Amino acid sequence: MLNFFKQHASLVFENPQIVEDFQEIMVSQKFKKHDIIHSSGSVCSHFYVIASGLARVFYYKESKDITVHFAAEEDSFTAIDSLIQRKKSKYSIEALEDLEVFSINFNDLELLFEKKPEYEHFGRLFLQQIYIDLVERIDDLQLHSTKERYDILLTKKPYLFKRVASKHIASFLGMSAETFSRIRGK
Amino acid sequence: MLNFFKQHASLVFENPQIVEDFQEIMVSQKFKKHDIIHSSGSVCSHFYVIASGLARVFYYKESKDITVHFAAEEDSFTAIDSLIQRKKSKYSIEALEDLEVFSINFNDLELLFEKKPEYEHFGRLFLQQIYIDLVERIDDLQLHSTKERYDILLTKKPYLFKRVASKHIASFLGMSAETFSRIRGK
DNA sequence: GTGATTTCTTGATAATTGTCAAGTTTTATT
DNA sequence: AATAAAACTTGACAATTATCAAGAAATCAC
Repeated sequence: MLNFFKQHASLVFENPQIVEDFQEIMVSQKFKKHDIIHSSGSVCSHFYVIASGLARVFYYKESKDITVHFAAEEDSFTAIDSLIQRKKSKYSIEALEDLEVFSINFNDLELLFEKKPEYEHFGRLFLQQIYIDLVERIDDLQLHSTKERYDILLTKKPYLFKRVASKHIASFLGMSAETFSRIRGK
Repeated sequence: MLNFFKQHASLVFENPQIVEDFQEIMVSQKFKKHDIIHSSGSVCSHFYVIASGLARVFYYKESKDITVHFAAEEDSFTAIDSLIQRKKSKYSIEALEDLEVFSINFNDLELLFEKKPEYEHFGRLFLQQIYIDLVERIDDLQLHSTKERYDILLTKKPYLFKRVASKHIASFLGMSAETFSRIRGK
């Protein structure tokens, strides 16, 4: 868990009090493989950090199942549209492996921010980081062939190719399962 | 300018002091059409809000000129990779019309945040908003045909089609200029 | 305003990728 | 371990989109 903070904000280590404050609003939870952690159409009020396991965020477009995010150890996930805009989410979230997570209720987080405004800094740094991640993802999608997209992801997150069903990676990369299979087979 | 704040955080109106503090670090600047506001390869340390005019953020991929962001009145722009990560940017920024902007030095902004940590809240809300914008953009790109992408943008930002050269919109939508032209001609 | 440059359009063709279908392999259940 | 279900692979074909090329239209510079 410490790694998660380390990843996103070195400030944590300058003040162990911060870790304590955050741990106070974090709840440890477990899910089984294939469990649905969040269902589309409902409001998601939690933010999750993974201790172990792997999850995906996805939605349906014209009955096709599209993965938009993978999260493994130390990564975070949530139904981001719902969490930020406080509306029903278009996304669902599924455990792809048995999962141990730390769950943070967004209201608790906002209360903490109100009580200790200096922690907003952490929230901002975190958002800056995931914003950059998203910018990269757009670049990857906007201008690369299927083969290039495959290779980029293989370089960035090789473990996905061992731990996740191909069809989910294919949809994440915006290509058909057949095209994915042909690329993999060289 | 007030509209920019209104767009991103209603909190501003609960406390006019905030506007004042921000205005203290904002500098008014003008650019001529075709001016390069920022060149790739250099570090960008400013964040811009447009009072009037239109700009684009772009980069070169294999000698092709790819637009990744348009900004018009009340919108903001910067070389986001550079600003957040403090490294040389891959992006350049061009004025597509005569431009009046408010420019904020990122260091000044961070100093303001240090002096008044409660303003981090504003930074976080702003990032949340542009994060959601980006999520939508990925959805638009990942799973829509050229025609659909054209229609989505036409609905969301019709003014671009009147004010911006087609080739820039085409690259922004991830399609060739010829395909763009054929879709437009119905 | 005239010529030069850039942008846009249109056609022909080629390349990429998706869809459908059938068979194979892998995984899950009992 | 046997069976059922799900996931993956492969081929044939179709659809989409890019590329190249050439001409038309629009914009820019003097």
